Amino acid sequence: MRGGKLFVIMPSEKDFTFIMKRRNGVSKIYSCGTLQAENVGEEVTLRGWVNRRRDLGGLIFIDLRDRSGLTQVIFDPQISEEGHATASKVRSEYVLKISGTVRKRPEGTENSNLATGQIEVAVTSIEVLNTAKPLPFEINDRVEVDEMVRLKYRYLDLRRPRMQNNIILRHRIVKYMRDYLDERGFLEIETPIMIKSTPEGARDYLVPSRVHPGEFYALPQSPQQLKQLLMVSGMEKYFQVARCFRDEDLRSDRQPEFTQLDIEMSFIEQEDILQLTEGLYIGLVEKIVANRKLKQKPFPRFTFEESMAKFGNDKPDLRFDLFLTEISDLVKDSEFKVFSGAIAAGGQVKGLSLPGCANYTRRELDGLVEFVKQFGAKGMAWLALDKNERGEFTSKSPSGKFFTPEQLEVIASRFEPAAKPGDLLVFVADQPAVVANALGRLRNEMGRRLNLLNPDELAFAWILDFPLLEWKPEEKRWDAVHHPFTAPKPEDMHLLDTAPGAVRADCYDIVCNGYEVGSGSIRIHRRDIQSKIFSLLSYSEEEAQARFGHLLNAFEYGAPPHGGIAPGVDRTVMILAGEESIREVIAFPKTQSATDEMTQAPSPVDEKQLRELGIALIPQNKG
RNA sequence: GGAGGCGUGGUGUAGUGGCCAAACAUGCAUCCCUGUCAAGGAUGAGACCGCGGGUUCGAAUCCCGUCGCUUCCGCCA
Repeated sequence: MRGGKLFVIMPSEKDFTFIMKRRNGVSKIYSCGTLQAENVGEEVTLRGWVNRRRDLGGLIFIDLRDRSGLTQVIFDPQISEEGHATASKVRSEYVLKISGTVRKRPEGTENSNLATGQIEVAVTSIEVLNTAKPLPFEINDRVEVDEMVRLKYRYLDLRRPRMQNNIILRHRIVKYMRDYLDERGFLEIETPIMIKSTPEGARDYLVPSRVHPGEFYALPQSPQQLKQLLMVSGMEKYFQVARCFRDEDLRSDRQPEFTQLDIEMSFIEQEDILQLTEGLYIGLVEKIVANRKLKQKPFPRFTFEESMAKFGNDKPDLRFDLFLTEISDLVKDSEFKVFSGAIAAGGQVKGLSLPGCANYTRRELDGLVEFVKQFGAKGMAWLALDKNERGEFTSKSPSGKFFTPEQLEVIASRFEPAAKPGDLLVFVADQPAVVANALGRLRNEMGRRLNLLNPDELAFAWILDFPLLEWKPEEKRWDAVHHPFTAPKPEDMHLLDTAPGAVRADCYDIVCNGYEVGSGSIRIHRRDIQSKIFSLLSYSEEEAQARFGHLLNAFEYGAPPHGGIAPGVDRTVMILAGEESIREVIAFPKTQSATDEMTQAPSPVDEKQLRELGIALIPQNKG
């Protein structure tokens, strides 16, 4: 899915008409995409870039481009000898100011591909505002240019229609978010970018202090603690389009700095946040992107457990019906030791039914086995379903001989929808976490490969009831699944001492098309409970005080119950734009190695700067 | 930290051991052209095939290393 054609931005007059009010001598100044048949006869001025020049010798056409679109302007020596002479020297991406008369195009030369295709401007005067060297790549969406070249010349890349659309869409989305929350009584409040480092989770970006040599600020991984403190401040409803920084390795949907719509509310319950957020996303889709369709509203809800069981992960792609199906009970006594052995060892057997894949070649099957092995599965069993003359289920596969036709039929009917001859059943037998990961990945892969997912569809859902804590075997301690300020479910509170791993959190993720779009939780607002969680996370009272003292102290002065959510702005725009990388919706993104090709950041600094900061560099081995 | 893919005129690709002193498209330059709109026609310039080493009589092509971009794993409260 390439190019900016997947979404249609609902038109907003405001974007382009403001400029029309200005006058330039006798002629009105227009944007290039706005002139219509009704303007015929008007004296107008246009400014823009030369998108394309077509020099017919005696007659020159130029498509003049600005943000709003294209207008064909024509240079006729009979109208202006001088203008025609100048136009013959003009090249691609020169910046021009032209004045002339809007006229209807001659019969048969209209261009229906152009919004302004009914008219053209006959130029009486031209001014070259700036020239341009030949460009490193063409300003259009027809070719896929190398990522490094695009990023080095990002200011040119951003001239391409696809990128202009993406940036405009991003603006509209963020504007809608701000308006939506403003209408509901939220205050946009800025929080500091230089804060105290409280390393927990991701690595911090550090900023050295000159005034306090040897000490550092950190850039916020998110404004989490600050927004909670704003709740203690009585702000009640807060939001911020907040930049967040995490020094971790990049992915197509992860940049070292990214933007969240950070939201926090007091005196609310989980349901309030879900309703608020769901309303926001339904509005975004229905009001901003015309040709994307919501698969389902209200959004379906799954518990974490259900999602893991059915989809093998906590961010399911719900655009296609392919479900992980457990058959442990059917095969626990099987002769097939791969199955019965795994169950005896405390594991399980689950499978997927791949429609119409029974004719996969050995080579294709080996490919699937290799695929699941990447994700920890020891192997993959398969049953290629067929029917014999008597109408009985058969399966041509090594493991098929362990199952009678009746058993095959029972297994096949366990799937939803029931597997039929011609389908390929694939199974992984292992510990539940391994089974979920391997089959969950395979599910997504096959959804793509079998063309089961509609790119225009948006399948949002809520994932609820995450566990509060997970056991870190290497560190021999419990760790917060979401973050350490997440409230345990009141009904599970009694398990904190006896079975911490069974405690569920008041925590929720909004997901769409296989991406985690946002996550949030009801927070702890009582000092005693927060201390208890810190101690479960193996922080001493002193450590907790040193790191989070500001929050713990604040909780002693009348902290209201509160909670919030933080949808990812970049991912939201990416999904609504139909793009596959957030780099396509960020004006100046970084490469996978976190460099900026345009400015060459990061870069060495002067010795003097380092000395002022009291920093000495340790020589690196490499290079 | 690890695995895969890619790297050939400005851009996008072809070429996978000799036919390559590298082809095609586009862009660029010069010329012709008054209804084009991814204009058309003619002519021309432009790449030592990411970089370094090796194998070979011979390397864009095979091998090793390295760098860059990218996808993924680890990591991402």
